[in-house]
Amino acid sequence: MLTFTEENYLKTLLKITLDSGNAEVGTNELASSLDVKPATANDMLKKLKDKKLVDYEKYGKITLTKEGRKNAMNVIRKHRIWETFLFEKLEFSWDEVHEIAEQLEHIQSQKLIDKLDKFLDYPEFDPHGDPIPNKNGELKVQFKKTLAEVNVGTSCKMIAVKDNSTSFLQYVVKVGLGINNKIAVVSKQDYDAITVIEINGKQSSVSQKFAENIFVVCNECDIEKNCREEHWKVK
Amino acid sequence: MLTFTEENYLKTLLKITLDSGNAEVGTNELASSLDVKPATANDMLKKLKDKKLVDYEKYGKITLTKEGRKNAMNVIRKHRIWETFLFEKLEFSWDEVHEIAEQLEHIQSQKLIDKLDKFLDYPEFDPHGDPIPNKNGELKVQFKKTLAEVNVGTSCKMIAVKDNSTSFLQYVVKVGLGINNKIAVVSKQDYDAITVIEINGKQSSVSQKFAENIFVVCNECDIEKNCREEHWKVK
DNA sequence: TTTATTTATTAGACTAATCTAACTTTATTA
DNA sequence: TAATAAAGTTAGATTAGTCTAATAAATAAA
Repeated sequence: MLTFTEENYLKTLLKITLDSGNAEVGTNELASSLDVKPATANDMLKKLKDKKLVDYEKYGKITLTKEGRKNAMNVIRKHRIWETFLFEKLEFSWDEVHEIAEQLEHIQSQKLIDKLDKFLDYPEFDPHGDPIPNKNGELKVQFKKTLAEVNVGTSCKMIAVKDNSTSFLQYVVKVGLGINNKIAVVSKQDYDAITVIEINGKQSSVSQKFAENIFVVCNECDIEKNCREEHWKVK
Repeated sequence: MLTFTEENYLKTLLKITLDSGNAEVGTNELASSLDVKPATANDMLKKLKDKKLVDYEKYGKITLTKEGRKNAMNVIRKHRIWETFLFEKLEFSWDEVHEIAEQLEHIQSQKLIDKLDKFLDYPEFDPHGDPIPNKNGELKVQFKKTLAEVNVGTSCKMIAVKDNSTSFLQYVVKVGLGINNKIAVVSKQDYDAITVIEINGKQSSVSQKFAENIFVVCNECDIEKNCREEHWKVK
């Protein structure tokens, strides 16, 4: 049985690797992501290594073991199922669910999550558009790019957000954006990459940082990269 | 903000006083109820006293302050609302809900409990028949006695259980009992108080210990004690 | 009322998770 | 390649919550 804290370390390790596409994580990166000092993270890594949840050598990079990854994936699964419950059944807004799910994800009961999953009719995505891992810890990963990568003059569909913070999500709503909205990229400044987008006929200017935190799919890219039939893969 | 552990101490203090009707609690009693050693409970009592959550003098009895009671009542409220959710929406059996609610009761979010309460349509009782405190920490207390106190030859209605343990609840189900069932007390042994009861025409023999853990109301006693119109009071 | 028993408290130690400050290794760059 | 910067580690301290063993106070019994 893992502690609350151990679960958070494993979850964070997995999130970093999923978000960056990079399997290697460093102590400082992990520490800052968890909002602790590197010394603290270092101590915990030794403990997780003893428990065979991470592979780790002094001054080396950190990777999850199969067992560590399974545990981490389960925490993410619980987090996303709880977020879906809060959003769909209790009518929380999508910017409120993350914080509460950070607590609920640590409740220990496999049966609870199974029943909740059934109650929600086996959702595939959480309110932010992130896929929910299945019971075996497998994650469907949609072929996607960020809004910042979309060519001017083309359009795309928003499928998820990268940043789950309240302030970002509230800003997204203010711009008139939501999951499954069609976005046209009208123009982009060369100087600072400020981008003009159009949603439902309404134009807005968004920053580079903003655009990098919106995940989209666009037909052109899928065709180019021949991803039509294999839109999804299991990570 | 209280820790998980502090909340458990306060909740347990309140539960002991509510169950015994006695406002005074001792260190050993508290410790054994929490499954810790008296020395541990003693340390925590000093801390709770510093935080003005309990009134306590060396070698004296322990009572909750107004603030301590408010917090304790809130934990009980959350516990019972979560139990109701698990039972009514997720179809857990009544002997499974307690253990999971022990974890869920510590989730920190007032808004979550308010929304859950609304989602359940403001329930008044949990699956074990215990009343759910309101937002102000007020508890409706039903006039009740235990099955052990019911006179032979009379009948009563089960309204709640005292012991919430899985083993007891499973035994209750086995006997054919449930909330709101009518129970006729057929006979009682003088020697060991073994009692024969009848539920829906089926007779069973139950022990003194069993009978002491079933809460009932019976019309005779209410009339005698003149409790007809004041069936409920706020504790 | 003195003794025995129960109840409560203190002192000292342990574990988990964190910190600061000093030090070591690895990576970068001039 | 040698100096500098960045990343990672260690040692020692702290807090919360727990324990055991010894001691003290209150209560019950002889």
